[in-house]
Formats: sequence, structure tokens, C-alpha cells
Amino acid sequence: MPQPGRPRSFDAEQALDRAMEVFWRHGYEGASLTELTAAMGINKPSLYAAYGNKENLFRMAVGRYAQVEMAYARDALDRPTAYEVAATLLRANVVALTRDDRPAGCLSVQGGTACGTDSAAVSEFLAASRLAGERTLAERFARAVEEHDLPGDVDPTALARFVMVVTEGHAVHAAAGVPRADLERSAEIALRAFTATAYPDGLRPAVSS
Amino acid sequence: MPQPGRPRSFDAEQALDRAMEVFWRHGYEGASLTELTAAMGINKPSLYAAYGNKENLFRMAVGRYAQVEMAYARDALDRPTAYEVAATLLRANVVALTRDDRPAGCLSVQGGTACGTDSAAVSEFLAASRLAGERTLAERFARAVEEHDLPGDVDPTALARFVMVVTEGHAVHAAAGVPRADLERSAEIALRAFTATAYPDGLRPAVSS
DNA sequence: AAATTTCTGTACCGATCGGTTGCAGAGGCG
DNA sequence: CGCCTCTGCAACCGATCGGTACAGAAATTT
Repeated sequence: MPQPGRPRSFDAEQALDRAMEVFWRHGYEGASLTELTAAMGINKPSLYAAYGNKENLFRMAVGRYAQVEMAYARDALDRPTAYEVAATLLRANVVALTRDDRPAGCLSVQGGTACGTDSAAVSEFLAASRLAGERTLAERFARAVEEHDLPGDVDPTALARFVMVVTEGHAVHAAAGVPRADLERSAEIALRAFTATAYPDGLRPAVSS
Repeated sequence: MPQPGRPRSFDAEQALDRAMEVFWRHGYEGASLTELTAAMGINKPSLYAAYGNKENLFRMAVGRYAQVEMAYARDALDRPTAYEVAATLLRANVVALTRDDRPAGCLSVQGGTACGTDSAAVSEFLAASRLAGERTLAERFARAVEEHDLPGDVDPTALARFVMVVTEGHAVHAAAGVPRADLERSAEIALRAFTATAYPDGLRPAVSS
């Protein structure tokens, strides 16, 4: 049943995608309402009515980013072995960071590593969501230990932290314009480190590529 | 010969250190002239006279950061072997990122991974200076290949890129409040990756720690 | 068609942004 | 001392910031 009154004349989800891209490119504070509304094709009061305020719009954009642009991360977690989880995650992350139809880098890092005093809540929110992803990965590795996919003496938390550190470093690098092929070489080196730590005896399970 | 006229009543270098810390904490755009001048203990016209403008002050702050706060990087490059270079660099970097008398993270990353449209030059400047550091490290590793410290089939550029990626990831993590001990574990995993790539036969030269 | 409800666009709000000018006075040199 | 330069401070500049008030337009309900 449609609500009474004049219906909204723009697609709220599509406009959110545009806003996401502006935040992705310029960060939270670097994205002005003027540029946001121009990219979204709406006016400021419409933005205010549909999304609350700038900070709420940003949080919604980050949510959509996590849901759409980081679907590869959930796929990676479903891989059968810890090594394949890490390999899929790192390789797909590099691809996602360097798509030529998207801004370079990662919204969660670009959005605001540092902010002005008043919007400190934004960078704390981003940091917390990144660390939440890290915790999810650590739980996946802990499961691998339980399943004897990883040896019992490895620290799943430390391993997950290392993988996330590499993805964040790649995000900073990608934002600086480093090409995809260069990051792929870095990811392979990181994977060798993963192997050396997770399977120190050199008996890594045979997997794809 | 001292200039005629009233001498400056503040220490320009000490004030620059204060400005560096504000930029470090809030980034280029997040640091307002009001907060900068308050931290430096001077007024806006004094800042303008002594440093030119905000962007120039930032560039000078980054220069001083590279000279003072990143001295450990130059020390690391002087180590005799490639492995010791990487190990010293990664470990000292973690310490530098988590000093409790300094803002967490790295000015070069915090300063501005993303910026508004008008100050894009700042983030490009930061990206370029980070990549310059990476090139220096690559040259050090290339020397190691020439000296037969590293095998001839390793790619010094890729190895340097991996090390810098890890430091940048640690910087993002440190800014999020991750404690030093956790980053140290990550650095050790990265070092194991370095070893596996640089000395794939397991014949890493015996070194400290 | 009238009444009602909601959206859209313009124009504007106070606050703050980076940057600048005017001016009083402090301090060096002859 | 007199001069002259430079400092430090307040006040101010236009521009832009995020956020709103208001009136008219559009679509649904009665």
C-alpha cells in the first residue's frame, strides 16, 4: 500500500551508491554536502529527509559498502581451508581495491583514518567495523584449528590480524595509485608468510593455484 | 648578523613540532588553523609570516617528521643484511607507531589518505613521499642481491613493496588503537613471509633475535 | 474536485573555514 | 635618542561548511 502524499522522485538506494562513491573518493570530511547532493542528483532538504544527516548518510553508505562491495570477503570465509580463506581474501581484496570502475582503495580506510575533533566518532566507527571484520576472520581461523586444518599451536587472532594488516596496507597503496599487478605480487609474498606461519613444516595442503 | 627589528619571540622549530603533532592526530584537513595556532602558542599572522600558509606548514611538518620521527628507518637501512634491514625496520616501525608520548599511527598515513577536492595535492604529496621511501628500500634490497645476500631470483621491488604495505597496515591498525604487542606479533609473521620469499630454501643467515 | 500529505527547490541560517589587513608597541641599530 | 623593522594581537575578509524554513508542486485519498 503506497503512502499518501507525493512519492519520492529518486531511487534512495541508487542515490546512496553515488554518495558512497563520493565518500570513498574524498573521505567523510572531504566530501561536502554540495558535492554529495550534486552526485546524488538531489537537493539538501531531500537528503536530510531521506537519510537524516551527513553522518547518518555516511554510516548507511558504509553499510551498503560492506554489503555490496565487500561481498568477496564473505565468499572467502566460506572456503574449506584456512589457506584458501586467506588466499581468496587477499587476492579478491587486491582486485576490489583496483577496479577501474570504482575509486581506488577502500572506503573503510579512505573514509577517515584521521578526522577533525568534532567528527572523531566517524573514524572510531570505521576502526571498530574494521576490527569487527578482523574478529570474524579470527573466528574462522579458530574453527580451522578445531578442524585440524591449522596446527594447534598457531594463534588464530594473530594470523587474522596479519591478513587484515596486509589488506589495509594494500588499501593505502592502492589509493596512492599503485597498479593491481604490483599489489598482487605483494599479496603472494604475504601468502608465503601465511604459509610459513600456519604450516611451518612446509606441509601446506594442496590447493588451487 | 642579526636582522634589524624585533626578533621572533617563539622557537620556530619547537612550534613546528607542535604543529606536526596536531596534523598527526587530525590529518591535514582535520587540523584547523585555530587548533594549530593554539597548540603552537602563536597567532595566525605569526604562523603566516613564519611558514607561509597551512599547506606549506604541513609540508614542513612532514619534512621534520621524516627527519626526526623516522630516523629509525635510516638506521634500519644501514644494517648489514637484507633480513636485518627488514626486521629492524618492521620492529622499530611498530614501536614508533605506538609510542605513548606521540599520537598513534603515522603522520604520512594519518595526514591525508583522502582529501577534499581542493587539497588533493596534499594527499598526492604524501603518497609520493611514501613511495619514495619504498624505492629507497628497494634499492637497498637490490644491493643485497648484488652482494649475494639475497638470491638472484628475488624481486627487490616486490619485497620492498611488501614491507611497506605491512608498515602502512600497521599504521592504520595503530591509529585504531591496537596495542603494541599485537602489532609485534603481526610483524613477526610478516618477517616469516619475508624469509620464505627471500630465502626459500630455509637457509636464512643467522642473525640477532 | 477538494482536501490532505509529502516531496522538491530556493533561499537562507549561524558557525567556521583559511587567509589578511591595520595598528600599537617591542626591540635591534645608528 | 630616533629610526625602522618586525612582532603580536584583534578584528575582519569572502567563501564554504552542515543544516533549515518556507512556499509551491505533485500525487493519493475522500
